[in-house]
Amino acid sequence: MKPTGKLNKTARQKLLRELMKEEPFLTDEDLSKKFRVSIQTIRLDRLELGIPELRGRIKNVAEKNYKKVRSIVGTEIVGELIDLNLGESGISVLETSQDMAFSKTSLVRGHHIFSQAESLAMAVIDAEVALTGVSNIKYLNPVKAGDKLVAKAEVARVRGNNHFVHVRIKVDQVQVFRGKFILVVIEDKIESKEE
Amino acid sequence: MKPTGKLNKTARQKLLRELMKEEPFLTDEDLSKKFRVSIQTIRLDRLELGIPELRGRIKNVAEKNYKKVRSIVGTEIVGELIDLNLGESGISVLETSQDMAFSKTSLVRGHHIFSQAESLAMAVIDAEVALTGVSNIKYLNPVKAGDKLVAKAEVARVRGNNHFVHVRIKVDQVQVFRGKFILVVIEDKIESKEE
DNA sequence: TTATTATTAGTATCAGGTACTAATTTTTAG
DNA sequence: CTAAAAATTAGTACCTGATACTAATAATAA
Repeated sequence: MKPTGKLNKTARQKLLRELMKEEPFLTDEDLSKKFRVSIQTIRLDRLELGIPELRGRIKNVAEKNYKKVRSIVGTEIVGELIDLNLGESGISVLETSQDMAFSKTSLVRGHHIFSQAESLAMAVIDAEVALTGVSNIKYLNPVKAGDKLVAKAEVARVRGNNHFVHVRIKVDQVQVFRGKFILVVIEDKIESKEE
Repeated sequence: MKPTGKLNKTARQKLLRELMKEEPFLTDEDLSKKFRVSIQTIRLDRLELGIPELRGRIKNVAEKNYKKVRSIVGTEIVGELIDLNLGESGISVLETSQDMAFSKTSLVRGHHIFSQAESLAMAVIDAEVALTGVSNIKYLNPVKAGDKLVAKAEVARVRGNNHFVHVRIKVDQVQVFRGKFILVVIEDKIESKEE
């Protein structure tokens, strides 16, 4: 429930600013009802606080997350691939941010680090399709939100469909992660040979 | 570059439909220029194809990804926690989708499975803050996009700050993953004891 | 050539605003 | 208590990107 009594300008604007972050989809009319002031007041407030109009806010959310979702979930590789010798080695870089971390400690959640490592390992092996079979990993040091993770992968050995890849991740020359992956290359369907 | 010659209705509408998925931020005016037809034609097309207006499209993108980003990156646990005995065991469920998978094969990328397992392991141990130290994992069977992953975690042993947690993930009673995690509980700062 | 289909034109209306002017109310100071 | 300042409200014109609708014109098929 919203406060029933009217707020003064300062308090209202403070609340408004916060509200806009949590619920950016409210019209000026909604807001004017919520704060029990006129629409004009809301508009003055937004003007003073530099808060864009509803449509602008929606668009911001849309554009921001449009990219974000694509870069988190849609991508073939977590982080940015900056060097690649197919079948041999590769390097990727991942800029960590606060939302990859525990809010309490600002320490980056392990699975983000793992994801960078595994996806780099996959990228390095010279195969159309692969799956991870086994991996053996160790987090050596905590990673803080904001740290730049540099991952280096090396193909250690290939035996049949199994590719053994080692990945080391460093932050400022300090190793924070090491992992050994056994990647299994999937055979092309041997079913038939149409066309 | 867009096709220079005018298209017929069928072709134009087909392209329009595709374009709206890739670039949902175009106004009718933009589209009318792109297709070299009048605005009215574009509007008729949208009407026939059931494509909402620009603002609706932006809002869709915004709302969809708003939730998505929150559920991917902002969450403490990957998947949905459905049972928890703190310090003993826990169960989580993760509905996989196409965008967690390789587009070629529709096989879910390993790191999503890992993330579910690791975050469940973290949730299970009875500690304020923890980090993964070591893990040893094996993907036993490929997971297809759409599969529902059921993860069960059990605390196997506790030794000092080290918690040994085993996680098994199944799809329809078939095990697809197993992992052993050693989680390290972080001590509260022993620095001082201010109020 | 005449239907039929597709395209274009034009008007009224809407939501959710901006930008601006002006009046009214509330608060603060002297 | 009262004048000045600050805050709030009112009102108008205008904007964008539409919907909804009517009607005219162009292109294509029978």
